[in-house]
Amino acid sequence: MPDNLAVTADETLDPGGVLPGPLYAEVKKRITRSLMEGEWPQGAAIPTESQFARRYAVSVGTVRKAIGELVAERVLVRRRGRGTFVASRNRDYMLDTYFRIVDDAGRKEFPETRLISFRRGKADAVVAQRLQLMRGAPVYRIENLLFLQDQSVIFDRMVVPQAVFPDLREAAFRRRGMTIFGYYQTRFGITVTRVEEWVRAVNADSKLAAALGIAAGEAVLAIERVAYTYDGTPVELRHRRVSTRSHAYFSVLGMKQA
Amino acid sequence: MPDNLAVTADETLDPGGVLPGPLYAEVKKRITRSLMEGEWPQGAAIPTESQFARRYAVSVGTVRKAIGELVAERVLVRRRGRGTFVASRNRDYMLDTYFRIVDDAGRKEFPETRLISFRRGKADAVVAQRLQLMRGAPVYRIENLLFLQDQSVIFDRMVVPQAVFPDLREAAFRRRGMTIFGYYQTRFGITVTRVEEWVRAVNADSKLAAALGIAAGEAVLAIERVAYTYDGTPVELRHRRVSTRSHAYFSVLGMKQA
DNA sequence: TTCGATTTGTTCGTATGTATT
DNA sequence: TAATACATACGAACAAATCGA
Repeated sequence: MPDNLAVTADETLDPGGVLPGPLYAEVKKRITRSLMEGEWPQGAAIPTESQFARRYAVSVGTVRKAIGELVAERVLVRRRGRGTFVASRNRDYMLDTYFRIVDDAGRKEFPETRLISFRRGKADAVVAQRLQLMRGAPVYRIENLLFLQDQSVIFDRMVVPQAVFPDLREAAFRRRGMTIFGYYQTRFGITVTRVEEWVRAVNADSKLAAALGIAAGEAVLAIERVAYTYDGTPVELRHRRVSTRSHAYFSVLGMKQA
Repeated sequence: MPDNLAVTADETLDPGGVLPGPLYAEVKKRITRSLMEGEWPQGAAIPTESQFARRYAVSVGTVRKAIGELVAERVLVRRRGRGTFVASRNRDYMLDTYFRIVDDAGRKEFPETRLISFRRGKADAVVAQRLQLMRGAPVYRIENLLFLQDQSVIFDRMVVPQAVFPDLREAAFRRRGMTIFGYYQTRFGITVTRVEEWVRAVNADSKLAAALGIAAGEAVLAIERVAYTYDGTPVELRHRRVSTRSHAYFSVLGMKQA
């Protein structure tokens, strides 16, 4: 292993220097920075704890504390006897983390997507505010219809900045063969780490009703959702409409388990 | 300090004996059990880490790991230089943890409650299933109207088992002067630790529309929510209707912070 | 199949720092 | 100031899982 290469630049942490916080926090920051710079790809092993300890000239326990927090944040995954890995944002993970629509029995299922429209546009006032852009900034506007159990349940209108996703193409987007967030990651190096959702109820207009196979005026969920990357930059705005005839938005509050 | 009293019964953990898991997990279980048995009241300090270490005959590090998990689960709170305390389920905590309705600016506010009705009843099929009761089991049915900024926004229909809350009285309930979950805690020793919510959209009927000051047929959120105690027993079922004319159900997915 | 090397997981003990009383 | 209590950091030893020779 080319461990020597990693230390050509001296990354030793100087305990004499003044640090803004504890040592392990600094180690965590450095590992995070390497993660964002793509030093290790998704799913790959990062250096061992003792390698990090040598690299930063700290004890293994300090490295463990730093890595432990990143594991708690689900950025890394530890496997005893094998190593520590960059958490792979796979389908199941995405479904688990960023998708809250379940059927009436509580089952969650991966939705099928049908692209309805894909075009360029400019940010209006609302979009600009939500995505922290200037009004009129170039964006892509994408409409998707999502199916669960061969039934159209969700209608999505997405807006993403062209600056964040340069040269996004309809054809490539259409046959991405993975989740949209996964595509952001592999094609643009954009990792979504956080999503905020505002859920409201609205009456379906006739166009939406037709798309979802319900009656006009029927109540549907209106979810406005903003996705952020690791450093807090908003990268996607999504207006989502959900028929809750046989599905629901499911959420757990408080402790995850006993 | 009567530390000697705490060791009259030998709680030493035998490292030679076979444990189902790591030592710190056993320590965590014992602390949790003491917590549930009310050995230390809400807000009170629990023994220091070194006292626990002596009590269970383990190292301080092992105690720290056990307590650390309980802190992560927000059961305990650590204060440097002072001690570790039983998390007090106060108003702010409850608002933070179990209330997801915000106004359109994203502000969260403590709701005012108006009791609409309070009566005894029996569990129907749905209630029995959700609360894991026998059909016909005695329950209390309570209706509440909740106000935000002097505006009626939420209509609640609650169902709780009489077996869990024996001799619950309308008058006492009405002038509880605290959150409902807080009342469960102080009056019945029932700590809610987890809530599951199913959010759907429905059209308001005329009675609900009148209560919330909206038009009949207008879309509102329909939240079905079950509250569980530490050991997973369901203790409350709540059917909630929310007007989203100027409010929303807000939720964050993924990482909490960078 | 066995064995050894590697890596994380657990536990211990100690020392020092920082906040509170 | 002194004592107390949690926070951080270090180092060491062994356990358990994994993988490849």
